Amino acid sequence: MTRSRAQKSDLTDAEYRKLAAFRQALRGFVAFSAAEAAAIGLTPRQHQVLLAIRGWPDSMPPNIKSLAERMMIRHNSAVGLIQRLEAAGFIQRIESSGDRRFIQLSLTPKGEAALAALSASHLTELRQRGPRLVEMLQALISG
Amino acid sequence: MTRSRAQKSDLTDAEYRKLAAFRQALRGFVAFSAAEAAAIGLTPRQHQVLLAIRGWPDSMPPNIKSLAERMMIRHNSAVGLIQRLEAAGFIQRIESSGDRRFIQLSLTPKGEAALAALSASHLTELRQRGPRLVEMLQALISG
DNA sequence: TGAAATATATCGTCTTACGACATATTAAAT
DNA sequence: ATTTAATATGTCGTAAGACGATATATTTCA
Repeated sequence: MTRSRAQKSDLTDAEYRKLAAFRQALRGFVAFSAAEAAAIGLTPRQHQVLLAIRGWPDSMPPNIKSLAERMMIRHNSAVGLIQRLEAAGFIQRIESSGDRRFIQLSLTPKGEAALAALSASHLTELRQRGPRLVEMLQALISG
Repeated sequence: MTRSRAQKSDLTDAEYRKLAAFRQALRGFVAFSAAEAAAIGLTPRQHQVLLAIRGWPDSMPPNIKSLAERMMIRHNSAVGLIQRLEAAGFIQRIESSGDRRFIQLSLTPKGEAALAALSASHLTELRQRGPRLVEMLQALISG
């Protein structure tokens, strides 16, 4: 839909279309990911939690607070996620032997298997979608 | 955290870390976007709806069904989004003059202004984050 | 020993998403 | 023309997930 520009700082129609197209491409990946997760009984956020725990960059497993920081959510939001994942048998909570305030998070065998399947399909899909995502981003930021 | 490989098809620790790092980078952009939207009273999805309407690729404005398809959600989910956006004054619904089942969606001046501000800051941010996102994606899919 | 700091948990509320179902309008079939 | 299909939108109940505010347990520090 064509629109005139109201101010100098406004974006052009073409820029809005490119921004919208990039978001659309991102949604495409997110939707793929959500469908894959749903197929094995996980929500998108639950999948992300499993990946964050398994791909944790440090040598020590994460606790709730550090996981919340990496997920960029509040600690109390993380508590809910962890509770549902534990109830469904995908992760374990182990009280730290030292400071008993800390809870060490790790995947159960069920969680490992679920994440392995999801990660393989995501890797394949990203190899497919990657080039197009990069294209749309380049078109947007170099315009 | 180091883990042994259970099956041939399992990913390596390094691959999990790269996948997690890419997700982390995506979350970074999404979190930036959510914070910007929140600063002007919009939820992330509401912002995306404004952008999808404004950056609509066709000459005719979208209706609920076509918007839902582009947003990759069910039509009834779109109805709720549209209702809240209209109640908050960001968009208008105009009954189509031809087939009266269709509702034409468009931004109000308030919606235009909100989206213009968000789009400008997103464009700037994407120019910043773009290269890093592309790097992480390349590292992941070429590994 | 008492106070501050830290980690986790709980509660109430909102947005979003869904499936199932309902209603209105138009198109197609007879 | 009237019934039947299809289409577009709306409603209802339920669940996940996010938040702020508040609570509890544990550790550290003064």
